Amino acid sequence: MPKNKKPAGGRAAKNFEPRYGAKTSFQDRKRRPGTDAPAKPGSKSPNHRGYRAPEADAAPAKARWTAQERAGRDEARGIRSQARGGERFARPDRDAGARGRDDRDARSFDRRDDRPARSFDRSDRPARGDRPARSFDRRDDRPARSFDRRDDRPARSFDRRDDRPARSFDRSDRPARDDRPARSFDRRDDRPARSFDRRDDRPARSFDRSDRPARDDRPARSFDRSDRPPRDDRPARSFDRSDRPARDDRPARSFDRSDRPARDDRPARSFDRRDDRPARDDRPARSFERRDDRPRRTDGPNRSDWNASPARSAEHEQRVDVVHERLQAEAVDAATVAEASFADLGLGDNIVRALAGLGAASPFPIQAATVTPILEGRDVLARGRTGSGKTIAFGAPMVESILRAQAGKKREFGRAPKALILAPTRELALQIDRTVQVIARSVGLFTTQVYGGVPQARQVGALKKGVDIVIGTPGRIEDLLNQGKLDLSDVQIAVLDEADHMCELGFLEPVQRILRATADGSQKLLFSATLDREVAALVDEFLVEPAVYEVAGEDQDSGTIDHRVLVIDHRDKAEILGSLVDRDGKTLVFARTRAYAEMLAEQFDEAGIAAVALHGDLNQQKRTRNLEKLTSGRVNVLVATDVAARGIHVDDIDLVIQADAPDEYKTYLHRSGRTGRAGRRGTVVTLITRQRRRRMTELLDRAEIEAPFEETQLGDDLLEELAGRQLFDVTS
DNA sequence: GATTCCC
Repeated sequence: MPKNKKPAGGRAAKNFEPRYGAKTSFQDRKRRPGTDAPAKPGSKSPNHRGYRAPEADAAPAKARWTAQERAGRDEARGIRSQARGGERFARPDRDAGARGRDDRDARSFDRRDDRPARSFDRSDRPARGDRPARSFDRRDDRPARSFDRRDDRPARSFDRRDDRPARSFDRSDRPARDDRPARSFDRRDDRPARSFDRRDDRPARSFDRSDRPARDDRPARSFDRSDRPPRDDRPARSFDRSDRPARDDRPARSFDRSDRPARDDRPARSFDRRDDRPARDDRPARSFERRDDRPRRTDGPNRSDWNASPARSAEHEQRVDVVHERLQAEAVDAATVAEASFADLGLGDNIVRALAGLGAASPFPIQAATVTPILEGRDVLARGRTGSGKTIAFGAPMVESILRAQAGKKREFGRAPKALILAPTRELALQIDRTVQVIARSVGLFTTQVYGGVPQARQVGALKKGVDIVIGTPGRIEDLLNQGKLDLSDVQIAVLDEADHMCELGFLEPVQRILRATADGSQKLLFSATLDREVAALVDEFLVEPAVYEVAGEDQDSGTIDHRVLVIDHRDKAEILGSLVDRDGKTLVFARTRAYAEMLAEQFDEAGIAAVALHGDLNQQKRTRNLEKLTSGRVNVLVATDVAARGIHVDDIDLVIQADAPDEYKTYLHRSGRTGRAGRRGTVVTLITRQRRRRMTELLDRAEIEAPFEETQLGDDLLEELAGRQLFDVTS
């Protein structure tokens, strides 16, 4: 049932190894790659008709692969190489490391010459099994503008060959080329090195600030997202910190939680804890009469179904409503806290200095709001998009709390972690660690990453030595937990980043099991840009009278993001995409499936536009490396699945293209939130076909985004404008 | 049906 129960290895094999991995020798008998041996007819058994004694030079049945071929096959796992079929094992043009650039260059030049204008035409290539058969059919009669352009762009792809290590034997020989060793993750032992972690790519909050929305112009928002548009997710609106106000006029924390029972006094929460809590209904309206003036989910027509799945039992609906109401009651705006420094909020000097080093000189609203309650030990629900300072909002007070709890005690070797941070993707876990590790190290605490796709050894080694904060993804964490290599029983603070996503099918149960493994009564912090009632399941079980905060956003329209929807003919899609990505700024392209993401990256690359892919069928090294390539600017185009939709933090992406429209408004918001940062202009272009107009309109309504729909043909100036204009906007 | 998430 859960999506996470896919058969092991299923996906890689299914999608990307049809030719080499999935076939049996029978299937492949016609002509093996790398071999000229004809198909072998007849029986191998002397007892059967047609038996033919093996000829001396016939390939032995078993020795199907030479070592070299095997290497090639491994390489094929890297996906891109495999489309070429038997002709070669590794495509030289993508695997420069092994073959040398000359070969590759020559090849690409050839291609330009003999391929008239079919820049994105893959029709001449053997179809890959894994690719959706897309019609590139009519490419030939097209103008292919990309082709023209290629001339003046000396193939940027060449440049980037250098930094691609031989992609084949991925991990072993991977010459630490990028200077960033993949090991980054394992690296815990030598710890301090937070390796690539904090790299400057997090210049940090500089941009963050930009996304900080103004807050009080809005009515206190209910926690329930259903009746309101998730705006925080949008970037940008920001530079207006100016209108950020007003925090003063708010009864700053009037809802002073101080009168609430300190955490310790609270009944131990185990699962029964729910029982000791006052039932929602009979709880006294807490100071927040606010509750009443706020729109209730159920008030508005068409609102109640925002996040609801179409069919929900009345029972469930009821439950959700209750939860919702409760959350609403405690919702306060982040701006309740008047301007205060991090030190004022209770953070120690070392941490304050570390924050300054990260570019966080003074708290952003979400931080100003959440630091104090977190230090008080309260459970917190907070909505604030990545980049609004969320990571520091939970990271800094978490470190401070651990420090206080350990005051006077010596850090023991082999100590169990005191805090846990869960993220939905490995990349996000890495990114969080880049920030949290800096803060933790400033006071002598250690963090370690625990996520899949890399060998366990280093992670386990680090845990054995003893760490204070574990940051990771659910799968590996649960795995180590089950193996007895990770002890969460001493975890006093657990954070769920992208909490709503972590409550989706496939994530929820592992997350619940992990949280149950933390200390009884441990503090829970749920953060997300689109926090909604989807977290109800966790709130019910694990949170006690949570404080709810959010960073109010401006209207969707007021941001620095220009949203455009291009209504296109499906047959033009490949070329339109090609012409859109043929530009100078950083471009992030979202595709619905891994195979399509891979295919698009390859297509762009072959058209002379250096591009890499990011999706779950790549090994972790490639994932990390490809993302880093975009961050560092070695490549300007990244084609990703929704693995990159949330949390990925590259500050200067100025164009987000949705090659496939998202199905959910939340996805739209998260994807588009990858651009428009740092006060820059950003554009989000979504390609749809005519049939999808209605669905798209509805989705944009839910997201409260206004975007013109424009019928677009292949040679339209609009495409030039969308691709080219970015350049001027950014540089101006 | 797709996307994350242990080997």
